[in-house]
Amino acid sequence: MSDEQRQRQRLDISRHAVRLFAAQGVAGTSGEQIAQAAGVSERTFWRYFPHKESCVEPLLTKMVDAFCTVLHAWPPELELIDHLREAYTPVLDSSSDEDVDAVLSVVRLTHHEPALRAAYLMLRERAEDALADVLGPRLDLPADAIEVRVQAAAMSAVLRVATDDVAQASAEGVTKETLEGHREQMASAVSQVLRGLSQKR
Amino acid sequence: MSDEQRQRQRLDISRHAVRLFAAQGVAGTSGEQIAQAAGVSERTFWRYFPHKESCVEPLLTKMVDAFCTVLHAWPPELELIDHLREAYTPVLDSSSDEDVDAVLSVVRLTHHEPALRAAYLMLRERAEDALADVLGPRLDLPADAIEVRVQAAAMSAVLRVATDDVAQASAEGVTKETLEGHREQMASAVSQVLRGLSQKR
DNA sequence: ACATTTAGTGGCAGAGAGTGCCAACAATCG
DNA sequence: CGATTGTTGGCACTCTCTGCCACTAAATGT
Repeated sequence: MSDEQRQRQRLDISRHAVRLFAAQGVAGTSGEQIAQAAGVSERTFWRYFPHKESCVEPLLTKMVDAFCTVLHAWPPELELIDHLREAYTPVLDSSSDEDVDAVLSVVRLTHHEPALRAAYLMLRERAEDALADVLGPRLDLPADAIEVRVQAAAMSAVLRVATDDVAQASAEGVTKETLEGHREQMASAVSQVLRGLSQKR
Repeated sequence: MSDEQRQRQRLDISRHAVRLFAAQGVAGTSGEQIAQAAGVSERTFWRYFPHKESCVEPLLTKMVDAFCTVLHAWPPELELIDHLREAYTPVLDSSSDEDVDAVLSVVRLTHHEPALRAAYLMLRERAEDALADVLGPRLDLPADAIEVRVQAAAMSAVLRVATDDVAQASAEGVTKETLEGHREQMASAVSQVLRGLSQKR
């Protein structure tokens, strides 16, 4: 089976799992239930996901990847805040509303479900490497230099806070304003720490 | 049983667990083994620790608490970097060498043991609140203001990178220089992001 | 067209994680 | 001393997750 097919399958199961998690909690949802909802055997389910909580991974990864794509397209001459304002909206528009809802609901879930929070934090830490790949060249340093890793970590952390904030704000349905608020939240949070960065250059 | 006694018991079990984790890996260490090593029944062990990975919590918490104590004693007139240089060394000296070793070995372990990494990240996120309590007054803002949370998150993230770095560096035994390097690593990392902070004031 | 390899799937059994329940035991208090 | 309260350990049980194998289907060779 192709890698791409496998990813699609995982994403599909992920959507079912998240819906069940939101409805009954993580502890109240068994692997068997998720498998049944997704239409695969329990054995196959456990092959796709090593732990129950990692069911949220595909959906969240999709969000993180989208952001990383925008980030990679950041032209050198532009301020990051301006680039985000310009390039981030179309990305959000292009993904399906259901998935945006699902992602935000997962982020909200993580505040009451420690296991999901842990999975979320692990995922974000993996995303730091991608961030370092972008920031490294900007600082004329290798991506694994300590200064780069520090900047990437700081930026990732403020993005997490901004994301938590907007997820909380969008508890009652997602509006266009909420998402624009998200973009601005991120932009301003980033600019807050990037003062250190611009001085460093 | 007093709360303090319970904490001591947890810490004791924690030390045994960490030793076993380092020797055989997390997956290779059963709850029964830890319980036996610590001299309690398996049932009691599971009462003290809801998950196997949370065994690392007491030791790590001790480290985080020590840092938070130093942070709370940060006088308003001093730069943070100077305060750390001045007040952090005695704290490290006062804790037992075994525990310092154990903590560093846990941090190193987290790089190969995802479950421990997740526990570690969760712990650090809890510590962000303590950080916000210190930073809030400095910015003349409530501790739950978004700007404060952003700063706390950024600072916590850079401290994590610095800690990972020193843990890696101290793989072959801990020297006095390693620890001083740690303090300087932290100080410089913090000052790197705090430029944003000082401009904000 | 047919045999063979290859890869994914599901079922089953089992180890280990973690919980509920109860009996035993110790400490505390009247 | 008896009653109460809180901690412990043992037992049985559920659920998570894995190893193993048989089954199916697609791809490949001849």
